[in-house]
Amino acid sequence: MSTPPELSSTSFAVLGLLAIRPWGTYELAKQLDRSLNYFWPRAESKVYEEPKKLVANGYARARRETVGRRARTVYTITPKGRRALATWLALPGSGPALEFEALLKVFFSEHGSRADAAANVATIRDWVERRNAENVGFARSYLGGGGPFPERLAQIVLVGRFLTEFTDMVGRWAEWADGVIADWPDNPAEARPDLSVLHEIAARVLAPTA
Amino acid sequence: MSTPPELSSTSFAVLGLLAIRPWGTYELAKQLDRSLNYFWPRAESKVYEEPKKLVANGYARARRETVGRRARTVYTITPKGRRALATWLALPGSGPALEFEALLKVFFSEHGSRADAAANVATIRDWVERRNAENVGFARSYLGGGGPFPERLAQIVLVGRFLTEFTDMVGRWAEWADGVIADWPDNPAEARPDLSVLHEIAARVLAPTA
DNA sequence: GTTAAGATACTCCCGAAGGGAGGAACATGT
DNA sequence: ACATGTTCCTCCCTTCGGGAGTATCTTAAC
Repeated sequence: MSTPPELSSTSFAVLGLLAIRPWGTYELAKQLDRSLNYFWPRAESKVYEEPKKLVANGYARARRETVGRRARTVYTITPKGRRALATWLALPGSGPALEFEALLKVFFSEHGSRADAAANVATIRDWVERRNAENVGFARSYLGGGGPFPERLAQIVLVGRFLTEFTDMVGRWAEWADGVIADWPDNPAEARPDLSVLHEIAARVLAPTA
Repeated sequence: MSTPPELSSTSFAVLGLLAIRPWGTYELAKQLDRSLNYFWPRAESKVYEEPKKLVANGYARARRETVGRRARTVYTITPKGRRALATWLALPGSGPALEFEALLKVFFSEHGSRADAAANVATIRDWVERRNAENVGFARSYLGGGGPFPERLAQIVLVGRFLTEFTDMVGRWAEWADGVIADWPDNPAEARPDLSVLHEIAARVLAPTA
């Protein structure tokens, strides 16, 4: 009681899934990988630790089942867990954080060849195509009635739109960057900047600071 | 020699800065925070460790200076370091990874109130405004000749455009989401999904898989 | 001239997270 | 009968985040 147990956002991500229905840990790990992974990526090993913390805090109960001689643990949310989830949902979440190694390489491309820079942009375009195919697959399976948790569709659509918009934006950028780099000299260190981009951004009128 | 020392992408991010000019560790930490932080965020404590690894691998040299009685270490890249950087730049980087707690809360908003969901979107809109002001400030200072490393402007513009496009996309999404959530009933669990979003995505024609 | 605030220049530490290896039981297809 | 794949985890090692702590130097205010 002296120091509060302090659950992480990852704990609440798992708790959010438990609020939908009870899950076995393995199922939970798969589901995390299929959905939350796109905007809250976590390692599989963590997913096996989190429910234990939830139980320790009284937010979930563990039920031990057996399939033949193999044990499995199914977790169920408690009323206290639902209250904790609601409390967490009412607190403001932090803004988007990006981690983008290919862009890091573009940033330092003056120390490599033009071909290296172009190859990194091509890698990004590949990523866009793969991700886009996944997005389209998701949308089609939901429209076909095949998606899990159709009762959650309003929330899923909100997040899904964010993710597709992100994919599209990366695609548009990569296409533009492709053209820009194609016009670079062989040595990217001698490339001339496209100042029109800066002018466009600089010309924006900012909202008065509150 | 048996096991290669294996430098991380963060090591190369620091090495990339050293390829521009020599830096003191404190300067390095500040610079990381001002630039790379937007697409390769790392804790300050790491920034103090990385240059030591670079020196251990012969990619940089450390020079000890004193300002009065206070010591500081200035790091300089070596020719071997430049070669290593070029090798790393030629390898494909990984695609964008997102971490977005506020979106996580929107995803689970059925377990809270509509006001909670709206508040999270408002938080996101605040983030967009703050980030946009930073973007505009950057562009203006570069156009005014005040930005650091004008010789790197071609690369900076490429990355800068990505970051502003990302900010804009988040802003457009948040505005849309704001309207959607405003139409929800008090209990988000009873909200009807906007199926037109799914139809639009599902209707896309996919490029044939290579 | 004194003093307080702020910038510089780090080190240390702990807990969270990443990520791969390993292993046992069950399910399937051939 | 055998092999492959899926379920269902545990263990461990390393990296990372992030705050606390320490000390020195600079600047501007009083």
